[in-house]
Amino acid sequence: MSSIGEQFELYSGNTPSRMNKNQFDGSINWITSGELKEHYISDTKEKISEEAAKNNSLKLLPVGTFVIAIYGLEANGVRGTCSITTRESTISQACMAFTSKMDIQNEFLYSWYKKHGNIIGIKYAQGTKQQNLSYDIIERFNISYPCMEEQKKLIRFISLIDQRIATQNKIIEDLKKLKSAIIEIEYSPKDSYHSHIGGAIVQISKRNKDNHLCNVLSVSNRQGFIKQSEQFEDRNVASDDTSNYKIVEKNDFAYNPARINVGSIARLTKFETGIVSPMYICFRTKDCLLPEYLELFFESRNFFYHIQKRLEGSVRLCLSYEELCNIPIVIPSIEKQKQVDLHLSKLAQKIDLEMKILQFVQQQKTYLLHQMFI
DNA sequence: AGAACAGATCCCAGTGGAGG
DNA sequence: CCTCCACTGGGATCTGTTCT
Repeated sequence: MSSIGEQFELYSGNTPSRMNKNQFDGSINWITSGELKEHYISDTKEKISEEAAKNNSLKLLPVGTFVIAIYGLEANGVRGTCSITTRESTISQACMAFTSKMDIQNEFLYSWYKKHGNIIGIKYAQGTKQQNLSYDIIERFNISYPCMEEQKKLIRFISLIDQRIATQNKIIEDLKKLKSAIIEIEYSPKDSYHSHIGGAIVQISKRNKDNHLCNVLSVSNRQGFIKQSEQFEDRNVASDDTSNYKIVEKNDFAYNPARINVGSIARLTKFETGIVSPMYICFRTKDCLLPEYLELFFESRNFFYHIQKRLEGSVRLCLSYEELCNIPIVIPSIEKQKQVDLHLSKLAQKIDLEMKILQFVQQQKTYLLHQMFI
């Protein structure tokens, strides 16, 4: 165990006067505390001139310097934030930079601070309103650390997990690209099977006459059909009398004609039945068209192109049922539709699975940080 | 200087009434 | 029964002010 002051050179920066505008007209990185969000920081929002650095005796910190935020630590998003530089930089007075003098690597300190920074901000920062840390406070902290060899292993291990997380993100991104590419191919206009949506769907407007259903649903742009009670928690937006609400069943579609966008036509899958506000346009497919197949069509660029064309020029972005019916669609045989759906739903399942793996790896990293640093 | 704070404004997902 | 239109509460975001 050793103290921070013994192990590290501490340094806090400065802000060149903004009265002199050309001090901020330069190419030297100048880090403010708000930019310390990611593990590594390479570029800064503001840059200063060489003259400004000289006038304010701002040190140019080398690559690999560990920097933390020391002002305004009463805020959740500021407390515990830190980064490591990947380019030479100067810093403002709201930042504190650490340079190793002896036995502790900056990357090791980074992981140590990731674990303890939050508590340090709460327990040790001073000030009545704005909670700040200072040189005197920071230099007295004790840090437990293993030998250099072991530090390197720990750092290597954590960076492997970070790489794994980055790879996982890439896998998910690629699978999503693949899915939309397949949709583009399957749903692009073809000379054969020329048909219109109107020929394969029927509008439904059965009402909740005697108020016997109470599963009030909304159609959200992002999440599709959702329970209204969950969306608005303690607020009841539905009218007291829902007898005019439309009844929808599983596999029915609904959309708000005034809020048309890609993904805003939803298919009911989570519930067997429910009711929606009378302003929604609801419809279901005829036997010749699979609901799953139509749902994927609504994700295609081809469909997007058609609604854009219909919305062009009008002040209100409104898609009536008639206009929807006029949109051309390729409708192959039911067998072929089933194939397309099977293919794409397998892919969707795969994406779900990869997302779960990502979550798991992230949890693993949090857990390890907690276990490894004293 | 820059964070918190406060107020203004926009956006979203709705309501309800008028009128065709 | 459908469309249009004015309106709404709450959250997100933008903008200007206050505070340390």
